[in-house]
Amino acid sequence: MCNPLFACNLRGSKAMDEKYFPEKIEEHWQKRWADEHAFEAQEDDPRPKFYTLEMLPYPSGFLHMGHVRNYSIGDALAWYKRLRGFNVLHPIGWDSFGQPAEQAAIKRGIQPRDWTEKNIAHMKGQMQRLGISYDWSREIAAHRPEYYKWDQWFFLKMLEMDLAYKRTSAVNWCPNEETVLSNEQSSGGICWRCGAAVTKKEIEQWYLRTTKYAEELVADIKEIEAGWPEKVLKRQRDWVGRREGAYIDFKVKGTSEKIRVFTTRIDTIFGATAIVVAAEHPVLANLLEDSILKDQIMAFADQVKAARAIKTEDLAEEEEKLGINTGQVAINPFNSELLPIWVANYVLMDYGAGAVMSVPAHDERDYEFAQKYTLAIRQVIAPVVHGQQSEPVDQAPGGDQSMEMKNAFTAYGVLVNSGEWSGLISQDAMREMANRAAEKGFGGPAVTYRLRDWGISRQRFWGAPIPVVYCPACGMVPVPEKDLPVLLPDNAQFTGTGESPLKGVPEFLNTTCPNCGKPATRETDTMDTFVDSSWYFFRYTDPRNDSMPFDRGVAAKWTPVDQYIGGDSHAVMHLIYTRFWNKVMRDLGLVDFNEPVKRLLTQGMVTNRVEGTNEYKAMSKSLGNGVDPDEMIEAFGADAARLFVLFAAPVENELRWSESGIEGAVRFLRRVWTMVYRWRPGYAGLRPAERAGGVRTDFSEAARVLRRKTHQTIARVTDDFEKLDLNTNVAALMELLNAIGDFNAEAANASASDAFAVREAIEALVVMLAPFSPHAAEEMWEGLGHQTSLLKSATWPIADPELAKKDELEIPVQVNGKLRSRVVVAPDISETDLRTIALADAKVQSFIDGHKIVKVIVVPQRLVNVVVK
RNA sequence: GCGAAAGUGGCGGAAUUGGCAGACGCGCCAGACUUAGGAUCUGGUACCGAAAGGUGUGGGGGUUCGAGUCCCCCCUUUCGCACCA
Repeated sequence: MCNPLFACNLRGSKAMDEKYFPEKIEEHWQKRWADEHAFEAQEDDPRPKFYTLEMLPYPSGFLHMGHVRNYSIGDALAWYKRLRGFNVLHPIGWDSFGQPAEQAAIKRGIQPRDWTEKNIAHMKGQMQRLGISYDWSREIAAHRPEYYKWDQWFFLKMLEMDLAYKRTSAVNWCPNEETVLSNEQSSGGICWRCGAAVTKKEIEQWYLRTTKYAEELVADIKEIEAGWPEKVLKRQRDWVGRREGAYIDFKVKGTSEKIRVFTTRIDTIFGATAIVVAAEHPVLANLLEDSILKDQIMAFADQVKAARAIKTEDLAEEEEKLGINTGQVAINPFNSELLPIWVANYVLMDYGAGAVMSVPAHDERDYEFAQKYTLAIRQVIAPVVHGQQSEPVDQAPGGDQSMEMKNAFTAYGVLVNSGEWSGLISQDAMREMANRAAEKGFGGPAVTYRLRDWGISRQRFWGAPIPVVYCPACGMVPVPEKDLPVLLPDNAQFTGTGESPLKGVPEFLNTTCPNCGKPATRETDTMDTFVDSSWYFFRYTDPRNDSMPFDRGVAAKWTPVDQYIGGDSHAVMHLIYTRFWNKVMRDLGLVDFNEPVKRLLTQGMVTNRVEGTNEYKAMSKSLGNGVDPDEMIEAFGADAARLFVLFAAPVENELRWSESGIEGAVRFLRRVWTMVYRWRPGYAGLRPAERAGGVRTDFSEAARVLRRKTHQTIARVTDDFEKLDLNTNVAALMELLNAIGDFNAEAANASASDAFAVREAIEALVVMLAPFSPHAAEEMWEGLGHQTSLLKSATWPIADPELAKKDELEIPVQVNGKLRSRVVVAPDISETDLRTIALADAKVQSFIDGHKIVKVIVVPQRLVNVVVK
């Protein structure tokens, strides 16, 4: 029967099901959230903003578990921040241009647009069944003209800023089908369709000058390093590859030619025994003009180039070093020594200056090369002997040490055999010698970067058309802004062979020159899809703007992104390009900060056991170890799937899929549900006066213990959310549930203070569960008698430190570092009292009996260690 | 080869950053309820030992009253880079 305190009038609360039926409540709340526009962000909301973002998915057609993990993390954060009173922007969209749509067109004759839209519709349904709290009113898709118009707009701006340009470069080419291949399509050096050997072909392509921002891309890392994983930043630093060194110009004897080399070790220049240039080096043609060796050397250079063309990215093992002496000699400007000029395959044209000074004594590659071609090896750096001044041993200049040196000595040291520079240490010599080169005009300090310009041309259909026109009279003419977007045609032929499908659509190809009005043809290259993903999260802030990519002021309210979440496979490309794009937008006056993303979280992979083995590998179709999110939702519910994914491992770790693990998550939700159900009449019946129970003083010991656990849990969960330690967070909620279960009271006859303690615990638990399992949390919140949904009537609970405080402490007592006993004391006990109590403990006594106490270490609130002899 | 990160029960993982190792969950064991249970509930579960006690965070050494945590050497795994002058 009803306890009179908790009158059975439920004050209008909806009857709660006795059992947890995920499919029923999930559908109900998904609809209700949509009807209430619960997750739509308004920029005039006065609360502080929080922008949480998950990486834009490619609409392959099916969500995989990696997505589920990604979105579950982001959604937990979004819910948490909302409940903490933030105005949260949590949008989603589609990276919907790209190769697979075109391959589907080739294989199955379906238009890329239809294939893509169908996939989006399906995946959107899956996301909604997961109940991710996206603001769907801001949804965007890269392949729609309203979006790619602005890709084109940015391209025109970059053209004006001289950040976009065209030059020839090599692409993977299938000679059989006469078509350009992507790296994936040419993997292993053979064409994915016909198996022909892939070659390289030089074609004209569009580039963006990322190198212009190389320095900033490194330097600005300091602005984000607090919020980005170090492993990502390291890869970005390596990608940009900033190196300090010097340029030196070597005159070619008997000509007016100079060969410029870059070196990071100018201190070794007296050890240079050759100049080595890349096969593509332009100086070669002039150098060999009158040489009898010309044909032979050019043949060698061609052979190197050809070998490089065949070499594909995934066969990047080191090749044998090959070279040929040109017969010409260069003059070392530091000592006027004559050095033979070689051509070799290990020198790359597109790094540094395309030529190096070969210092075999102090560079491993040069050493290997010199050994092979019996070039002189001369040591000019000696190790610094620790603790004593090392003696510069000068040997006769030109002395060859090929026999003595078994390895290159690549460390810094002290200069020997280096004329006036001998005796200096490397670091000083590098600086002073570079300055000398600058004074004398044959070089100077220099910085180079590994970063290259970003090639954005794709000879494909399914991308944003590059908005330029080629006119026989006016040349290359940008499409005027007012004529954007340059629309993709509705139909094209997809054969997978021959030229880009756009070339076969006359209505697209043929146009008039914006300049002179005469017939002209359009550029048929489309843009790399990394263009779309470089700025999409700005578009979310102002997704329907039709006069600008986004409004400066509106974007400024939301950006930069507070938390970005995605896989670390994007550590370099996407995340470098988007940083680059941000800097361009800054220079265009669209944003006023240097870095678009404050905090980055890289989630780990989701793996599953490969059937018949004990190995866990990333889920994939080919391995047959994939898990379908829809099946999971059907079997266990979205809430349990999400809860498990967040609980099973720290977000950065690999996540091993486990069917029994997700069953555990369902069990937990059921237990919470049952607990809420059991105490439901109590809550509903409590009068407002009793709800203000914080002032009550009549709590039993057990109730105080429960309240302590409640407030400790609130503090812990809140803290862990800031660190995104979601797995320990779920564990804390489980502990709280266990504590409620341990509390020995029945709803039907509990005292008011007991009921208060339980209600406090359950309400906190339900609210804190919302980020993990929002549907169940909403339903239980309602079941607790609340009239409106969580975001309208709940706030994140606040921990009361007084209530969280323990009223006694169990202090471990060690003897010689070994745990021997525990003593129970008041938390504010003095050090001396704690020491006395510990020493008086009977068990401790038995261990120190007969020994001499050497020392007693007392760590307040923590432990006592008695050291005896 | 170079660089980075990581090695804790049968498994995923905790450990307030130098202070009770193994939270929480999975699995397993026992019991209860049940015609039955792959449901639910209760209890147990690092290892050795009957117990007292001992051992234990990849291996070895060190610092410290005290080490999963700090230092040195080694082993293993994962990831990244791969002629970048």
